[in-house]
Amino acid sequence: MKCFCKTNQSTKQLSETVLFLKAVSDENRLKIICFLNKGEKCVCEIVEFLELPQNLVSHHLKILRNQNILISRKNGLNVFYSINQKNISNIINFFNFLILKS
Amino acid sequence: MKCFCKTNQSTKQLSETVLFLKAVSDENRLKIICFLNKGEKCVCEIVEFLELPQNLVSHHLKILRNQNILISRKNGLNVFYSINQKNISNIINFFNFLILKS
DNA sequence: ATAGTATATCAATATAATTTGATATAGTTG
DNA sequence: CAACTATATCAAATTATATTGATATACTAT
Repeated sequence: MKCFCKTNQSTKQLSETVLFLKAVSDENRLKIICFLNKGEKCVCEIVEFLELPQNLVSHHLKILRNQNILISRKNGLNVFYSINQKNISNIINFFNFLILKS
Repeated sequence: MKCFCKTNQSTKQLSETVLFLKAVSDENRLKIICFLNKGEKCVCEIVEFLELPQNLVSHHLKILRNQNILISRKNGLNVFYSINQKNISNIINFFNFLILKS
């Protein structure tokens, strides 16, 4: 593995990696990822699943969207979220590894 | 991927996964992992590499040790830390993926 | 034994993240 | 257009995490 040394480039990579990992290292956001792994859902369904206030769910979705983990699609009043399949299989494999570990 | 539903077992798995991800989603701790990827190092070498106070480094090492990401070995006054190779290749692959993404 | 070195722990502070409450925006329906 | 619904945003409060400063522990050497 490349080492995060003290060059400008790797410093940037390091902070991007941290942002990505922080995005997935939250209980509610992991639940969202798992829920969406079943397929696209609209925000109201995610709210119902998590049993959390709508504005809080919206906040967590934004963090996952910012990290390109989720993509969103608007249809009338509803916004549908789904897992960004581009490159996401690695993340899924990693989670599988984590889950199997315990 | 298995979904973190509302059973007791998967709730436990979820919080364990979160603890693991929180452990690696920190800039200084990622630097430690990368540094140790070159091989076993003693605490004083890690302190020198990170340019952080010794007690802070000790704190970060403890978090990584608690998650079985690192193992430690005492030799006289020194404590040597290294990556726990058991299962760790998955983590390395994941980090490689993250680094390549950007 | 005494002094010195490396590492760990503890309490206090600073900083960052999550959550809550209130409100705004955008689309829909009558 | 007025009322309604779904989602997003913003500021404030709460909670978690990182950092600092002081000190303890464990080992070594004189």
